[in-house]
Amino acid sequence: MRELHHPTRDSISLPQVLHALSDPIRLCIAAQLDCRGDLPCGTFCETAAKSTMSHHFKVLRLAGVITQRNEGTSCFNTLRRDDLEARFPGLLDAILRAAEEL
Amino acid sequence: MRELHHPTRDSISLPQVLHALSDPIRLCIAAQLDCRGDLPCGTFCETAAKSTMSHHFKVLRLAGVITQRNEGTSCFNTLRRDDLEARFPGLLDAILRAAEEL
DNA sequence: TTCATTGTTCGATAACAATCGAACAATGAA
DNA sequence: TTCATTGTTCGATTGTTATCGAACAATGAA
Repeated sequence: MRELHHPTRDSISLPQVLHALSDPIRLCIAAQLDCRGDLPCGTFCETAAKSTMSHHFKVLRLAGVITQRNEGTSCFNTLRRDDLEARFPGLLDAILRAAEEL
Repeated sequence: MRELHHPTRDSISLPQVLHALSDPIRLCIAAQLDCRGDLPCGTFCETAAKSTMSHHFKVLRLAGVITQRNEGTSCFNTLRRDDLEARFPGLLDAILRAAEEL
């Protein structure tokens, strides 16, 4: 299985993070990871195709919002809280809090 | 001159706000309005065409990030701080603070 | 080995977004 | 009235994004 690329903390870009979280599906993924902890990709597929979800996870990963690690046949996702907090203090919390109001 | 539409405070949508601010030019516009106060559209045109800038201001307005008012031949822009703070507490500040680091 | 599970990748399509120049509209000054 | 200033709108182009289904890959269980 191929290595998954993750941006370093310092190379996380604000516009890219905002763009990643400006999609309702991806915002929902981040919110779920926030309140329920690490989860495999399959947990989220409601109505969208698997390939669609895979795409959204990739966007979040490349933007530096989540890390992904393969475990068996699953792919676990983790919010990069510490990295985001260090790079953009208060940003993730503000967005997740705002996302609750939906 | 046509009436400019502005969304009500309650109808401001988080994904739309994040999308509006995920563009570097629009993020820069918001940052300038934040630190320099209300400014006419013309203040910002660096390299982009007038029509391009006009488009970006419209995106910010329709997302609820700014208000626009015509004064003479100019169009003044104002950050909707209070509305954004009421709807999404801490969000705008966090984004603007993060944007300084560029 | 065979099969089910879980994701990823690929190719296609359709929708959306950024950009530009040209034409237009509104204002205010000469 | 005429002109310069300031923006907006329109149409076109180019590029990006979201979405799907089909094919593929990796793992682990039977």
